[in-house]
Amino acid sequence: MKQNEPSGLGALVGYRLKEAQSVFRARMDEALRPLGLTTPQYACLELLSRSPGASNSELARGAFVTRQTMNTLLRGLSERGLVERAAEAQVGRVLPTTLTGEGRRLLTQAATLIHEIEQRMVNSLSETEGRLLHQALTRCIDALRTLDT
Amino acid sequence: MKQNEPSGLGALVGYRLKEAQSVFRARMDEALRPLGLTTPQYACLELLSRSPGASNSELARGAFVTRQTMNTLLRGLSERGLVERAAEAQVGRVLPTTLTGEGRRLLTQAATLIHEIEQRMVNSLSETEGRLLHQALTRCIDALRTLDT
DNA sequence: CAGATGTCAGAAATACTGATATGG
DNA sequence: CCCATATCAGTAGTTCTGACATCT
Repeated sequence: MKQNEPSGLGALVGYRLKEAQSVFRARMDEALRPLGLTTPQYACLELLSRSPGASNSELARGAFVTRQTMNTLLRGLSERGLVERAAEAQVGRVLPTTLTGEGRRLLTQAATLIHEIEQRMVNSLSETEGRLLHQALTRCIDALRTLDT
Repeated sequence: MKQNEPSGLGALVGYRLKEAQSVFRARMDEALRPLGLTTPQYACLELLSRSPGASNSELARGAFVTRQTMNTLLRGLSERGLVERAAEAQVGRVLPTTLTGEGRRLLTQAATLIHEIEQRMVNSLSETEGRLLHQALTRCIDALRTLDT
C-alpha cells in the first residue's frame, strides 16, 4: 500500500502538520547528532543567542519544553561549558543565562546545518507560497491559542 | 516582552511549524483527557477505523511513534476492550488488530471533539488559504523525505 | 493576595539501542 | 541473502503532577 493511503488521514491539515513537524524534527536530530546536540539543546542555544540573559522559563517556552526539562538541559550545557548561568538573582528569582565563546562557536556550526534543512523545505515552495505558509501557520496558532468559542 | 519577540525565531517557517503543532497537540490532549485517551491512542483508534486489521508497524508509522511504543499502547487499548488483536498470524508475522464495538463508540465521541479543534484552526483561513496550506505542507514533507541533494 | 519564577520529587509515557526470531 | 516484521530488555530523556519557597 502507498505511503499515506492506508489511513486517509493525510487529507486532514492537522495530520499533515504533525507529519511535516515529524520529518523536520527527524532531519534536525540527524544533522545535530555529530555535534553532540539534540534539537531542544540547539533551540536553547539559538534562543540565548538572540536573547542573552534569558530566564529558564522564557527558554522553556521558546523551546516548547517544560521548565523542568529546560532546567536539566541547561545543566548539561553548563557542564559542557557552552553556557554560563548567574549564581545569584539580580532581580526576582531569575538566573540569567548567557552563551560562552565555546557555545557561540558550536551554535554557528549547528545553525549552518539547520538552515540548510530549512532551505530544503522552503525551496520546495515558490516565494509566494512560502509567505502564505508562514501566514497561514501564524493564523492557525492564533486561532488555537485564543480561548474557545 | 511580547509573546514571540524575545527570540525572533518566529520568522522561520520551521519554528512556526513546531509552534503550530505544539498548540494543536495541547488542544487535543485537553479535549481527549475527559475520555481517558491520549493523542497517540486517539490516532491509533482513528487509523484502525480507516484501516481495519492494520499491523503494529503500520500503526506506529501512522501515529508517528516507535513500534515499541505502539506495542505497549495496543496492550492498553486491548485491556480496556477497545481493540482486539489476533492471537496468531495468518500471513507473515502480522497480528491484525481491529476495533471493538466499544472502541468504535469511544472513537466517535473523540472524533467529534478533535474535528471541532481542526475546524477552529481551518476556519481562521479562507478556503483557498486552507488548500494552499495543505499543499504547501505536503510539498515540504516530500522535500524533506527525499534523500539529500 | 495573585502571578511568575526556580527547584525538587515521584510516576508515567516515550524513545533509543541492541538483540532474537520468523516470514516474504 | 536481504528486508520487514514482532517482541523483549535495558537505558535514557521527557513529560506530567504536585509541591514549596521566593520575589513583584
